Amino acid sequence: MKVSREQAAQNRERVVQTAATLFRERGYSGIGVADLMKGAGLTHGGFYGNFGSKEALMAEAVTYALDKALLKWDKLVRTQPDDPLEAITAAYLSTAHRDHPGQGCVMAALAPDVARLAPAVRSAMTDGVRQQLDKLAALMPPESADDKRQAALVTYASMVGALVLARAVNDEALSEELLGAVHAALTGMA
Amino acid sequence: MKVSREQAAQNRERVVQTAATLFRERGYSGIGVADLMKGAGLTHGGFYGNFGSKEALMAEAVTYALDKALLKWDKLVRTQPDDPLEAITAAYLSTAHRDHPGQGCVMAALAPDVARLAPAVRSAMTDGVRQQLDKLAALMPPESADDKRQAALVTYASMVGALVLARAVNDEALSEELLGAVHAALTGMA
DNA sequence: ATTATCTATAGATCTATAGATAATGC
DNA sequence: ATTATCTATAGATCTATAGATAATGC
Repeated sequence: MKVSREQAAQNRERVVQTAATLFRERGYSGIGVADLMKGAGLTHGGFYGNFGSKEALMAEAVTYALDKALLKWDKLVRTQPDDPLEAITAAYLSTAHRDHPGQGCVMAALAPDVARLAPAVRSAMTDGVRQQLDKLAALMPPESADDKRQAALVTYASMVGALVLARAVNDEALSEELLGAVHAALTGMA
Repeated sequence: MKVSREQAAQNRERVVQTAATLFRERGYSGIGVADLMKGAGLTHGGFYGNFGSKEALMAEAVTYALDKALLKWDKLVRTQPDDPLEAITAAYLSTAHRDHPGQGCVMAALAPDVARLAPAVRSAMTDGVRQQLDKLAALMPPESADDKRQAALVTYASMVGALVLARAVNDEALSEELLGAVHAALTGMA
């Protein structure tokens, strides 16, 4: 039953990783502690030895997913160095991203849930928003340096809004229209 | 125990109205049938005489809230006929709206939940998105008529995204920065 | 000896249903 | 007689805890 200290650390990491996926797929209240542990190949009894509460796990899962997202953005930028902003917006506003919330943007999948949760979770989310805004601002065209921040805020909001709506809507054409319109608008900005 | 036919219809309406508020405040999985009925002053046993399921009530609540939102937009337009778009964006991106999700935009409060629910709910949401997009497009400056639709899509996405993020974030300054930046950008578009 | 994980369970809450009750509406 | 609402409950699931088990690490 007991495992090595190293194995235990891996198990804990796997719970966070599983939670990051399942929370995004089903929402905070849509998945229980027992199923989260099962998803990581463990029984639910061990949960409270590793996490203080379900909300504490949520905070870690949010941070985990945001860190991964930043790494992915860096990778996209390196892949398309001549137009890094286009690389990010194209990936973000793709149907592939829309159809795989479990691996996608935490804000688009969980922001309304986070808004109702405790400060620890909201702070994790706030840190992520700040980091992504900084990253976006750095990629903005340098014409009016003061407006980089402004441009990043508007870009980010429109990306998140388009994805959120594209997922909720029942009509494929309308869904793609939302993604495409924002993509075109952001491309036109540069 | 029994009430008049008219009273019963009023009770049913009150359940839908209560649900529209409580779902937006707590999320679809964050409030149960018993509490929804209690909120309308009834006991939970009577629920399934009026609604086929919790999801069926959600579909009606979404439609109810969207109809109310459209009426509110019309009112805002009449209040400020010289710049109707500004009237809508200012109200939508206000801290008052941010702080009262129970009476606010359904998309911003429930879109991720709706994305996970049955077609009936998603269709109700889709209809609402379509109607609000049409209303926005009609208010766009007439310079390039073909681009009204495009402008409406981008405007709507950025509004929803800004509100969603402003609510999730733990920092008042950042929250207002998000609302303000999008408001400024949309004002600048005209 | 320590401890990571397990089984088992408490106590609350969830959706949904069954059947009783009592006022309406024919 | 019909029916809107009530009480009561089934059966599942939820978060959290207690104590047993068995392998690790001193």
